[in-house]
Amino acid sequence: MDRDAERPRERGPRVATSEGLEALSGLRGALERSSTAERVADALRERIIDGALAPGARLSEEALGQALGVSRNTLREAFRLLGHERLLVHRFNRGVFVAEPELADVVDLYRVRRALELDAVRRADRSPKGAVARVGAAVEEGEAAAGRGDWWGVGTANMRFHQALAALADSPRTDEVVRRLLAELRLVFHAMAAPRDFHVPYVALNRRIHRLLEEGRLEEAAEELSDYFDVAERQLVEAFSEEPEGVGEPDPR
Amino acid sequence: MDRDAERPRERGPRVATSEGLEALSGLRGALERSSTAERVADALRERIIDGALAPGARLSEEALGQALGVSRNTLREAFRLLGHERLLVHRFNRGVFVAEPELADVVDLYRVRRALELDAVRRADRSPKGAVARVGAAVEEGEAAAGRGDWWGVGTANMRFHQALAALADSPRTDEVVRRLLAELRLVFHAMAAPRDFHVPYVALNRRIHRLLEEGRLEEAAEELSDYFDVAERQLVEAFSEEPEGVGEPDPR
DNA sequence: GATCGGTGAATTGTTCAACAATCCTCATGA
DNA sequence: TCATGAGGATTGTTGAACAATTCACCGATC
Repeated sequence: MDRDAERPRERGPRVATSEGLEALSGLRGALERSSTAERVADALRERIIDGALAPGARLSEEALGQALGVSRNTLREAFRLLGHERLLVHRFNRGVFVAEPELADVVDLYRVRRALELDAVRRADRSPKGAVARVGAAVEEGEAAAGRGDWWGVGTANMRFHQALAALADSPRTDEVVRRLLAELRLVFHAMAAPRDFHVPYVALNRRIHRLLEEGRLEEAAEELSDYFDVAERQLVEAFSEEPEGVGEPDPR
Repeated sequence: MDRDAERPRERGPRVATSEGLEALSGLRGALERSSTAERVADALRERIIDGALAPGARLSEEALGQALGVSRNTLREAFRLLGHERLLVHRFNRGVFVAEPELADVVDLYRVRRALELDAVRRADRSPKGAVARVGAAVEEGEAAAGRGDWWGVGTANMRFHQALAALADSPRTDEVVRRLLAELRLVFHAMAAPRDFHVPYVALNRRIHRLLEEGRLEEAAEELSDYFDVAERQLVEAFSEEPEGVGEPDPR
């Protein structure tokens, strides 16, 4: 075989990059054409996260492919994308299903989040500029949503809050891992009874943590966050224990 | 407390599950036939990790597919799999390449590892039985490899050591994340000059950490590990900085 | 009546061939 | 030297096909 594979040619054509052009680099993401598989994955992710596709539901390749107007092969690529995010589980020869987090998953989710987010908060003094401000923005978003009684919006803002906390670590990999954990957590919320009462109380807590961050009292912020996790996890575990879960899942056949 | 393990709906046939059957559940993984894509991914992963496929190498769909005797579609599935592990990078309309970690990746890698592994060590008192022993096994494996001058084996044992440390957290997600980080780190080693001198000194350090773990002196173990990270990271960063290897690395667009 | 076993439809796993879209190389011309 | 196309090579995506597997249904048996 080709052991010694060809490396991409170095020293490519070096275009005259005036510094002004650098400003455009931000647009790159927008211009970047995405593959159909990715767009399909985006669409499905949305449906899963907002609950249109319930946990445990099976996603038929043929039916979905026809509905979305893509081929089975492309759809499979999208499935794999979401499988990696743990939103779908792929069972060999059996198909893909929307993931059904169980109690053990909830506990595990919080274990990893605790490690990563606490570490991020503790090193917030070395965070890039604007990172703490973004935490504040998420707090305000949550307060606004709570003000107009939009509890789903509160949940979304809450996610953004924690994503912003993770971003304090200034680490792309931390960002990615936490994003995945939070998406999974959304799935957990669908399995519990009263998401309204779950999200809302944390608005005030978020505000407190942000204030501590702004004042540079990182250790206190970390402790506050740790308590936060304790409470939230316990609440989720309770909700999961009493909940008989998955009642009346009609299998469409 | 044992929820439905894998079947979404199971109402009717309740087999008399004697407790003895539970013991078999461990075998399930072994029986599970893997898809061709997964096997292809395994083969490629091996070649990447042991260096047969150098960082930056481009993997042609047609050529590789023919060489491995699988269709392009299946090969693409395997590419996706390895892309998620960050061993391959997929550039739209351009193909897949073996990842080329840069300095920033090294730093990021260590940042996440530090957070997760330190957290795991600190909660080692709540680890499942045998977890600390597995750390010890990795230490001995490293010592044996060092004894016979097998520095690549030392590197492998080192990976296993850190994987075992992460396992102290008793968290499947931590395991998975760390496994991915370590695989990526292997790639980094290929880009540096003298891996021999890099791995060997840590054998003694691993032994010290394991001893502290056994004695339950977790905080000291964590501190030792933290120093470990400091040294290793600095060494890697240096190796990356002086290394002329990456010169003329054209920024991928 | 419940369990076991087989039959057949439905679904997934995998391959193949084809075409469109895109990128890369290279020759050409100013 | 630099820009410009044209052509070839490679990837993105589709649709169809077939093998392999699962699942639901239906008797046969005790």
